[in-house]
Amino acid sequence: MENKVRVRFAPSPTGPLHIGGVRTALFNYLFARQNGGTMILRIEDTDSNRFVPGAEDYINEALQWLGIGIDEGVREGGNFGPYKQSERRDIYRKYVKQLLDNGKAYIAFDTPEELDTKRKEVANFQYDASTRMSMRNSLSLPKEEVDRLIAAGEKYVVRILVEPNRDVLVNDLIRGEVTINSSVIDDKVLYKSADDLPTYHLANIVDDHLMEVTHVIRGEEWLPSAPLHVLLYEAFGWKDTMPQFVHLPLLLKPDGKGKLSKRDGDRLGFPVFPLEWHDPVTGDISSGYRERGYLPQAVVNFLALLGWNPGTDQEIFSMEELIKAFSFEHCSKKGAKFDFEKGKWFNHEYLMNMDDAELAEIFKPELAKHGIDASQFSDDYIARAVGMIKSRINFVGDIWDNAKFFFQAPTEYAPKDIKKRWKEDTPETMRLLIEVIKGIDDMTSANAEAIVLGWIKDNELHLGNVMNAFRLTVVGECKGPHMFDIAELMGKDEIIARIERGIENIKPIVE
RNA sequence: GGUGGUAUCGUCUAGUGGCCCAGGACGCUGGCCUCUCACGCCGGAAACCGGGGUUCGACUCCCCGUACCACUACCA
Repeated sequence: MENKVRVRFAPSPTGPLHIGGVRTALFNYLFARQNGGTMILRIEDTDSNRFVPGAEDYINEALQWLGIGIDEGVREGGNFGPYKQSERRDIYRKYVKQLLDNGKAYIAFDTPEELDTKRKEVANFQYDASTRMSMRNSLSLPKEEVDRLIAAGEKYVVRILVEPNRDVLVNDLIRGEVTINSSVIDDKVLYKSADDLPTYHLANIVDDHLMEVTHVIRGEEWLPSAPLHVLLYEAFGWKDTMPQFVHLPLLLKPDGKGKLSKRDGDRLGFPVFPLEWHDPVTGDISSGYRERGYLPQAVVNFLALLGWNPGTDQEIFSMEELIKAFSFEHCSKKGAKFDFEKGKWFNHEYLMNMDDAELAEIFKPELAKHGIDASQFSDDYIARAVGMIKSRINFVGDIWDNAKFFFQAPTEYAPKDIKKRWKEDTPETMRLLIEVIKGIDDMTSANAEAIVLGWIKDNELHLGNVMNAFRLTVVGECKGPHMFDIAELMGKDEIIARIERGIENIKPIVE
């Protein structure tokens, strides 16, 4: 099909995929799916110095966890491969030669050291039309000298030849037209001598062209180099098939200024990576959303609303709904400060709306972590237990703290609650309560409640004191679900046993 | 320093000249519900960066200023 949407997410395997990168991937994915297009995952490993083992696997695993599907890529294959730039050397060489032959680029012999000193000597030094003739390159040097240097094995780079004083127009789908004068664009290195690979700029344009990418959706940090990319499309004669540009606003630090970085997560106590990452070099461990107990749907939903809005009051979106509702018109131009509190709320919402049985399955490993053999309890028991506490948690990891009493009798009782609810005469009341409960045949919540509350009323006891003392013996503290729902689930024998233990172990606190 | 981008409650944002003495959500907060903690429900505080224009009328358009962000590598 002609004009079929093709987008790519093109991360560098230089470490764990950053949450901002995840957002970029997500928007690419949403746009692709919405238009029945293709989502490409291209690995941009043209910086051999920064390559990190494991990073590529991490990217794949993270996207998979989040449900961001890839149609073409290193793993998925496709008709436009290879999808890893380090495997495309020959392709890039061919196109660099084309540029050189057309006079759109030239070779330069200046070493990194020479450039460094130049930058120190000259304020605002820029390798461009105004300076290139004073540098060592194929434009400034006689041809014989150039040939001699090459023959002598001198290292050189290829630079784009930027014509000065021309307005370069970039059309961006969320920012409109951006114009930049070519005089402020430098003769960027297209091909590096250091590792015999192209730079991002060249590889990016060649690959997007060859892979027939229709929309380049990337972070705002690329906006300044977009004009250079336009110039490159022109130099290759590909202007008419140039993709649409879309520069997404950045994810910023929650406090202070600047874009969200790895350090912010450590500093503020929240993950900036989707998955936990073990750095192979330093051995450092960075926390991930998955390991923190986030649901992938919640992370996706939260990220989608950072920099995009539906134009309505709806906030909870499934992936399918996002695909339907997404649009660049409703993308913000402004960087979004990362609000971890809102992220927690999203997770809370998803947890609360999750099916009890499904949540129970996620919770089972947590039980094991705390030394509980889940097989002692029926699936139904665990499901009903988590169902009762899910409205009061934000993370899967919070379930244990709130639900442990369902799986083990309390060994400690909250002093604050003892002080308030456990008086000298409480043990006697509890003994009477045991007798009342023993007499109940049907422990169904409503029935048991009617009987116990009736007994409290008939004997003119204090409802709050009795119920909270009761709760203290069963739960260990004065919080949690409805008492008679707990009683129904745990059963008469267990409840009575716990009250007895409470009578035995809880001593009034007097000051 | 240069270039580009951006500018509405603390935060994410709605708003595309009159519907806005600015709406929603998170967070904060008062109350209700209630055996407790949550959930839920009802309420509250909280914003159009500043200055000039344009216009009958500007949060919305233009200019200037300011602030913030990004880029300014043989990194992506």
